[in-house]
Order: sequence, then C-alpha cells, then structure tokens
Amino acid sequence: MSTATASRILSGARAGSPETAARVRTAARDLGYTGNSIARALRRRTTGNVGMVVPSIGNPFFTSLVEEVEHHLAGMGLNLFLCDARNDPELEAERLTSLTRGNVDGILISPVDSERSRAALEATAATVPVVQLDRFVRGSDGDRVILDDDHAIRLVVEHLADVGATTAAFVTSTAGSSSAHLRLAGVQRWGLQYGVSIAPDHVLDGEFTLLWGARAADRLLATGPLPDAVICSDDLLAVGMVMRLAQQGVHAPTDVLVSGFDDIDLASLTVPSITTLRQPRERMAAEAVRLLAARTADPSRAGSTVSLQGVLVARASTARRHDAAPAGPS
Amino acid sequence: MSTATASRILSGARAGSPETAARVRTAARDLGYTGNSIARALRRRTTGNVGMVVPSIGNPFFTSLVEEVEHHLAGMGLNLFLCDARNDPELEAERLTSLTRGNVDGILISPVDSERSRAALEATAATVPVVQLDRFVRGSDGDRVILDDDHAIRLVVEHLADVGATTAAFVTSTAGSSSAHLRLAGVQRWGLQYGVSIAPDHVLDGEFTLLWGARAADRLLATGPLPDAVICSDDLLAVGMVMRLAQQGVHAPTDVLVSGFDDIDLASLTVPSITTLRQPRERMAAEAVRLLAARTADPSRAGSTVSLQGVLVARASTARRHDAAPAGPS
DNA sequence: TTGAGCCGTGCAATCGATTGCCGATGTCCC
DNA sequence: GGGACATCGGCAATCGATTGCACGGCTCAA
Repeated sequence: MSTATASRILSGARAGSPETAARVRTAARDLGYTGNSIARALRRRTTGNVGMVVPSIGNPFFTSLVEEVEHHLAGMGLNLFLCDARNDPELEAERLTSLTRGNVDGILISPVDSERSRAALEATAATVPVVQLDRFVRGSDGDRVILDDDHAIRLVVEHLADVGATTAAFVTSTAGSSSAHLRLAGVQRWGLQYGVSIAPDHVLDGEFTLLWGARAADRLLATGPLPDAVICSDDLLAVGMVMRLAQQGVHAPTDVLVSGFDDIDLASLTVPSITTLRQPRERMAAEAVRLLAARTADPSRAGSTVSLQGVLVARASTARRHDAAPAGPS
Repeated sequence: MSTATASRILSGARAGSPETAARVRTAARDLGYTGNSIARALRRRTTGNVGMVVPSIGNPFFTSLVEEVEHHLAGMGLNLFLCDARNDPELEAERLTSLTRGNVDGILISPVDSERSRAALEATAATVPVVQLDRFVRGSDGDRVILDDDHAIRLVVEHLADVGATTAAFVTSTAGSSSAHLRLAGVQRWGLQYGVSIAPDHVLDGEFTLLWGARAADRLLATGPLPDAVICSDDLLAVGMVMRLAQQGVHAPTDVLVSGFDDIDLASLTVPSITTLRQPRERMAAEAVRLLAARTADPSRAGSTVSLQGVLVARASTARRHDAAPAGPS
C-alpha cells in the first residue's frame, strides 16, 4: 500500500474501501503514527497554530483574555502560541517576525503602542491574517475588536460624579497604547461634562502595574491635598493605589474614592473591593477568533471593527461618601 | 547563482568569496528574504522553538517564571511557546502532544499533578528533551529544577514559632501537585518539631487561587476559634485569606498571623504586606534552560535534579504579636 | 458488446531549504 | 612546471506528507 493511500485515509480526503481504511487505521494506531506536522505544514501551507501577542502576561487582564481566546480556538482544533511583548515594541516586532516565519496561520495581537507598533504590525498583516484585540494601532485598517473606551470612561466618571466627586486624579500608563490615549481623552471629555475637574498635575502616567499604582499613591500624597477621586485606567493600578494609600493611613472610600478598570479577579477581593469597569472579555475573545477565521477564509475582505461596551461594577472603593453602611463585595 | 550558495552564505555555513557574499546579502535584503522556517525545520530537524507548559497562567508566580525563562531563551536565540494547562492533566497532555508533533526542540514543564501527569510526560520525554521545573511527577528520572520545599516550609514554620504561634491552619491546593504534597508534609513535620500544632480540620485544600484563599477564610471563621497562624502554600491564597478576613473585621497580624509562599509582587503591596517564602525564580529559570540545553546536546545523559533553596521574607502579616517595638530600650 | 462514468489506488511532483559530494579554479611550495 | 591542498560554487538528494494525474477494474445503460 502506498503512502498516498494512507495519507488520504488518515486525513479524510477520500474514504477508500472499507477494508483498506480499516487496515490503515489499525496500522497507524499500532505504530503510534501521528504525522509530522512540519512536513504537513510545508506541503499544506497551514499549521493549525495561531499566535497571540500581548503587552504583558504579568497583567491578569491579558492572561484572562488569553484563557478565553484559547478556549475558543481549542473549539476549532487550533493551538495557541502565546508571546509576551513585555511592553516593548521592539520585542513585540521580534515576536511577530518569529511567528510570521511560517509558524502560525494567524495572529491575534494587542499592540503595545498605537504608533510604535504600527510598522511591524502592518508588515505582519501583509503576510498573515492579523486581528487586533483590546488595543490597536492608530490608522490601521485591519480587523479589530475593541472596547468602547469613551463610553466606558463615561460610565466611570458619571458614577463618580453621582457619588459626589468634583475633582479627580487620573492614573494611567505613559506608553502610548490606544487604551491609555482613549481613556485619557475620555476622562477629560466626560470630566468636563459631569463637573469632575482634573488638574494637569493630577494626570499620573507610568505603567500598567501594581508598582506604579503604589508609586502614584505616594506622589499624590506628597503633592498637596487629595482630589475627591482617583480614576485608574487599569485594575492593577487601582489595587496598588488603594493598598499604598491604606499603608499611609488613607482609606478608600472614606478619604478618597478610587476606581479601576478591567475587573480582574483581584478587584472584588481587596479591602475595600474596587469599583471598576468590566470588560466583556469572553465576547471580545469570541469576536476576535471569529474575525480571524473570516479573514483566513477570505484574505481580501475589508477590515472590520467590532466595538463592545463595558459594564460598570460599583463596589466599596467608591461607596457614597456620607453613607456609613459599607457596600459589600458585589 | 544557485540556491545552495545563497543558503550557505546566509546560514553562515561557509563564508564564500567576499564578492559573492555581498551579492547574496544585498539581494536578500532587497527582496526581504527571510527563509521559511518550516522548510528549514523539515530539513534540519530543529525548529529553534521551546515549549513551556504551566499549570495556570492566572498565577503570577508562573507568569513571572515564564518571563525569566523567556529572557534566558532569547539570549540563546530561541523562541518560547507558552501553553496553559488550566490545572487539568488532560488538557496538559493535549498541549504536550501538540508541542511534540514537530513544533519544538524541547519542553519545560511544571506538571499539574505528580501522578496524573506522569503518563503524558514520560511519553513526551521519550520523543523530545523535557525538563521539569518547580513541580515534578513522582518517580520520573528526567531532569528537573525544584525548590527545596522541606527547607522552605521549615523556614516558614520556624518563623511563625518565633513570633509566638503554637497552633496553625494550612491552606493549600487539593490537586496532587508535588508542591502541595511536599509542603503539607513539611508543615506537619516541622510543626511537630517547632511546637506548632495543626488540627486535621485546619488543613484546607482547594486550588491555588485568590478565590480559594477567600473561601478558606470563610471556612476558618465559620468553624470555631482561629488558630494563631494561617500558613498558605501560595501567595494568592494568602492574599485572598488576608483580604477576606479583613472584610470580616479580622486583621493580620493582630488577630491572626498569615504567611504566603512564592513572593509575587502583590505580596509586598497588600495591607498588611505578606510574609512569604521567596522562590529563586531567576535561578530556577536559568538552571532549567541550562539543563534543557545540556540534554539537547546529549540526549543520553543521566537525568539530574537541581534543588534550590528559598528565602524567608518577613513582612507585616506576621509581625510579632505582643511586641510592638522590636528589641530596644523599653 | 461497447462506451461512459465512477471508484480505489499508486506514481511522482511538490512544498523550500539544507547539505554531501564533486569538479573547477586558484594558491603555494618544491 | 607540476603536484598537493584549500576554496568556491553547483548538482541533486533529502526531510515527510500531500495531491494532481493517470490507470485498471468495476458497474450500468444503451
């Protein structure tokens, strides 16, 4: 029997006679034969692997997004290869080229920087299907799944105004991610709208890490009276902020209101639990995988943008100020 | 000019004449040529990729271990492909086979379960170099890099005894990971030695997550008087425990001492900051990569085990109970 | 009986890069 | 000048699976 016959039967390309098929299958099982995916990939020009590049696997938001994505891909028989860009566009570019050189059929990426990630991203997109997820580069025309940051921030600011804030600080990341840009713009726009003013020196930008949240707390404490609220553009920042303030004897929500963003697990478990904006991670992942499949099927289709809305989750860290009864964890 | 010549010059296999080399290089640059790693892999039987399988990318300990590993691999020109086993031996086995089928030159793994991970792990190790990292399966004879859990737990128990604990609870994971086994054994052994007793119903096993830490807190609060100390075999557990206790008005270290394990970033930022055992992640990663390289170079070499020691980091969650000011003039 | 059509099977080309081997050319020294 | 030796470049085989094409055998209808 020729290898051609065996190949066809194992891959299901042609049924073959029942008898031959049975022979092939038992032989394959007995020998423990499982193709050679490299040879297969060379011939088929398809690997069954999808790459995902995230800015930082140290951020629980991205790891949980990865988990969702992986779940959806597994349902389609695809493997996920995860790469960490460590918030560095150059490292990100390296990851992209190494993924591109024949290892993956498609790429999901949350680009580190809305400007500095563009070149590598566009070069990659010219070679292999790419879908941007959560973050995106400015002015690219590919497929993307994003959060409606403007709407999200509106919810946050509205909520803070509701509970009595009229001044706020904004803690975010310096790195030029689309999230950072849009959230800053949103805070300024809706702050004006809802009467929550943000002094220029109360915009504190660093990184999306616990540590920067804590440092920002130190900085706020060092530079005069606290604002009514501290809006953090990421839950890690909010946790770092709340914890560090507490270490210095300043407590949310009695002394200052603090809000986060993303709704990572930790946000509901800290004391106080943290008000945040929940991103619809599951839907984001599902849409991203769907877009990737669509583009793989038809590489020439026009790029599309899916914009999803978040949900405000009010917790203890922004409980109404003169309202003694603490809100429990939601 | 033949492809053979170009191939040799680009791969550095032979220098070629200066003139030819220059021609090849400029042509390659102008055309943007970058091999086809699949074809190369087929011929060379080497991909330049290393796989890493961790029990959960939701656990910061593992993500930071991954970051270290990736750093070391990058230094050797290798890519890391990360897989999440989601604490499920079956999913882990699937990941292993998909990595094995020709995608990677070697695998680093922290096996989910010391028993149920064995079959897949051994099958994999028969095909491709494998190094176990942090966790390991019982009775396998491959290479591994582990923490000296017995010594580590001794440091923790000794410290708790020092600050006055005579009774303790132990919060850990049910899943049969080697870490869970060894730490439980350690707590029992050294508890006896140092006079810290652990009631059978004060061993609480669930998962290595924040949520289980919080649930375990509820359970402790529900079942009678608290022990002097709560030893957690993972920092996420300790954070969940401390936070949940605080939500219920029980504060460490005044009401109960709490210790964690791993020393993730979060442990130093919570209020109270958490006493923990720092694992030497950087060295673990370095040793694992080194072992993998050694085994790749010589697949027949005998397996070796590298055991590293941790360091106790004493913080606020176990501050001495009736001793506000450390030794000094009274 | 014959031609058309279908099915199962095998041959051989193909994917793209690497590499063993060989002939050609050049260099050096006796 | 001639032989030993090193260097350079190209042919063609190779990695392992997939697949276009063709061939033999079969059924079925005219």
